Amino acid sequence: MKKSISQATIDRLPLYFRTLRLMEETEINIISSDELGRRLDITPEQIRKDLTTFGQFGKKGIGYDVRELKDRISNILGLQNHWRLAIVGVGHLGGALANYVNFASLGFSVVALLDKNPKIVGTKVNGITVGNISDMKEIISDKAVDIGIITVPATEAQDTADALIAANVKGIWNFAPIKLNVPDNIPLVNEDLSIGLSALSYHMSQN
Amino acid sequence: MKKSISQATIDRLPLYFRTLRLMEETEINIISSDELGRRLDITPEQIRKDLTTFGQFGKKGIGYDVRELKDRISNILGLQNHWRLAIVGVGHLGGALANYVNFASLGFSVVALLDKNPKIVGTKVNGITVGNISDMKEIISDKAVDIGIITVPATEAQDTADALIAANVKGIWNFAPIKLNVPDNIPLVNEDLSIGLSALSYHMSQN
DNA sequence: TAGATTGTTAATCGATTAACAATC
DNA sequence: TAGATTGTTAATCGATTAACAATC
Repeated sequence: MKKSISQATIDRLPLYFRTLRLMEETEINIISSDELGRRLDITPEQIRKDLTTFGQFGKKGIGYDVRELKDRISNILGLQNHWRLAIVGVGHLGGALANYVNFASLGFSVVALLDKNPKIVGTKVNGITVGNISDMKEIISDKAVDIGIITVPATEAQDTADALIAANVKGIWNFAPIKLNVPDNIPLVNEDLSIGLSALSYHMSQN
Repeated sequence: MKKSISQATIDRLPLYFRTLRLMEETEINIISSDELGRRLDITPEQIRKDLTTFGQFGKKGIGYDVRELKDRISNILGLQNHWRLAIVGVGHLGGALANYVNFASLGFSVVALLDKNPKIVGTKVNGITVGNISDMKEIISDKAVDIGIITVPATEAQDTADALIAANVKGIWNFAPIKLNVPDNIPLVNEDLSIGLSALSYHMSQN
């Protein structure tokens, strides 16, 4: 069995990717773990350790080729798959995500929007017509959706997850503040905004 | 020196809080670490360990009083401070956060919105008139803002953070995908959506 | 009392940091 | 060559899990 890679490492890769892309734009060609670490407040040892989990990308005495490393990380993260997203729940947050420009620059595209509210179904958000949740299976299939984004109220989140899985999405990004039960083979990432805000409150209270 | 409490523990407290509040609503009065763990997919040992970091809240052989534990966690997280929030950058995401109902239920209130775009300044979002960023210092002071939420583009995020700190906010919640430099005494929480989505892409690619 | 469940210490596991040989 | 910097092994640190005495 292949040794599993820590979530901490995986979560740092997007930071490396982001920084490398910025460097590429400013025409920096070579970067050392030291300089990359300085920019991100991560130790160079940590960066080298993270990278060698996936291979040997650097040159001793020189550093890393910015473009090459960026492309390698992009591939490790699977960004070259150009995953297709469906947003379920076109409220304020869902609508904001439908307009979120950074997705495209990471290779994701929002291809479907779904809601159950008849006042929202049929309207256009960022050029996409909102479909009815009751037509989910057909829409997910027609639009070849890979990832379902859940931005419905917590009370409806589990049903939404079940429906998305029945419609054959390959992964779920959940913004509802509730623990979802999904099969082991469906990757699930929770984006619970109340955790970050509560942690901030905690640290502010310590001062 | 007091032994510092791990971020992992702090990040689990909001989950406990959320679940306890749900239980309180359904009139469950007593909960064991076993049952709480079952609902959240966290081991009961982990929960007991987390809680005893802050005190002894349970009764041996019985469990925890739901309401009492909920209130204790609320206090540990500092939610009783009823922090006042200002959102800087009223684009899609900032606007969505201005309308985010879950803040209120955690004791936070959005009291100010700021933007630099003259087309947005002066408009009302969720009943709050958007102020001009150039008046930040005065607005933050007048509205007694505690927390600055950064939803401006990455290129403007550091300047925004500097201005918020100069205006005496006590903490920063940053949604811009960039590493911010802030003084040690200003708690900063980053909410980088591209990390979660990239991690999801990674796990989907492994299948 | 017997059964249940906490609080806490000890053991394990995993992640980060330090050190350094290899080498460009 | 000398200086710089990677890749990797060893040491340390910290978090989770296991075990169990205390006690309701």
